[in-house]
Amino acid sequence: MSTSARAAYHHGNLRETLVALALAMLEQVEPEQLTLRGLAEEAGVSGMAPYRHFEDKAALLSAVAEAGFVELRRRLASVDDERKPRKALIAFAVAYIGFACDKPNLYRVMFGGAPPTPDDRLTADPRTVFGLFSTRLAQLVPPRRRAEAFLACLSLAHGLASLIVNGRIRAPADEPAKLAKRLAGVMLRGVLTSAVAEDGSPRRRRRR
Amino acid sequence: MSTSARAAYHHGNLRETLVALALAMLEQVEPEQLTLRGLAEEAGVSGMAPYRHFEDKAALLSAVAEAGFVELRRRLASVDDERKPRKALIAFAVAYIGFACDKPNLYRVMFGGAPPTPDDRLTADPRTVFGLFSTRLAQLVPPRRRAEAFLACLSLAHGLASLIVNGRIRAPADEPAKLAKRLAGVMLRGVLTSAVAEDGSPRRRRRR
DNA sequence: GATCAATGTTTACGTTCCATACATCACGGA
DNA sequence: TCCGTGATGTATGGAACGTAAACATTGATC
Repeated sequence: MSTSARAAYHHGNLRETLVALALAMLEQVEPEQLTLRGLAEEAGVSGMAPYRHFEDKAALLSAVAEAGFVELRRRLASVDDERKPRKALIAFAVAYIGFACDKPNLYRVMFGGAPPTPDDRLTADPRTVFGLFSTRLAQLVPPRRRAEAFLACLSLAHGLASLIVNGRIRAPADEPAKLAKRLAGVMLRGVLTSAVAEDGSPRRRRRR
Repeated sequence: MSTSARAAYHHGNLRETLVALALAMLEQVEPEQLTLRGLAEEAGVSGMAPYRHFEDKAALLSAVAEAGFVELRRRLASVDDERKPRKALIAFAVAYIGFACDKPNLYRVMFGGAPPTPDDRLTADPRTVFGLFSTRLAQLVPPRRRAEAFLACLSLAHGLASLIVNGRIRAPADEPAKLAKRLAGVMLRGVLTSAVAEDGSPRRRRRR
């Protein structure tokens, strides 16, 4: 109905359209009730058409997840302008939880199911979402502690997001940002104290 | 084929059998490919029989999840014998991650999907899994900080478990327990430092 | 022994994923 | 100019699944 499509038998670029439609639909429906047929119909195309572009449903969801990671990374990058790494990390946490709360269904697609490729796990590769994160952490934490600090922050962020998104804890009503900020603060104190104590027992407490 | 069943038209207690079968199957298959029909067949019963005991598939999964929480609580309770709360909390973390690693599919059933009842969220109620947790935390953390400490620990534990269970991080090869212990240590340092510093900035670091 | 509620069966329908065979278009070389 | 070739979308249909409705079977109770 638009510029290039005369009596378009061929859709143009169905692949991108399907991913975009899926992203749009996830604003309102849960991942489970996202169907290939539904997407195809929405795109004004036959029910089997998507299979020209995606091996199966999982492949489409995988592409959707990838788009989600791009968006998430964009959000994190946009708050990476703080000079102090500690503030940047807290801003990351707020943005991360904000993303999950804004797009809970997309977040579930991103972290549910099997990973896109078996060995494509989360890493500290700076090009990835978590690389941003990791780079900032490296400015605060000595090398020996980086791996554990990375995992701890990652787990906290994902855990909180996941609990909220899956309705396991009451969404903090008005302010998930406030909650993210407080928990990130607690975590960072742990990470930094760990860096200071440098090893083993955290700091001789009391007695016994 | 056993004692009470002659030519059993009636199964006996199909409900429990179905839950037990689901638990057993989850040792090997993923939650998505768990079907009511499959369970019914496995129980030697017609495909519609489960509907006498469960409203729908979600209801059965909900019962399975409940059984999972009972088991998880049992595991946590069994390591609650440390005198020192700090050690108990670390033991909880290890047991928690151990459970998730032992039964990844069950863990996903427990925390995936929608919560059993809309307002049956995770709480610090001592009868629940997380109540054990919460009770120990209360021995270390002043009242004003308890809610945030609880959420922080919960998020960390669930986040780590979830990342491992969903294949997002390389299962720490041989020793998830070691990882759990280290991350729990980091978290507790944060929580305790928070309790000590009592507010705001953690502890003047270095400079700048 | 007859009645009844609980439990399991049968049949059937709609939805979904997907395999296969076919139609239509875009484009480049003879 | 015309045709072949590959990319893309369509049509048809099967299999698995969830679930609704009507029916059969059983054991307990009066």
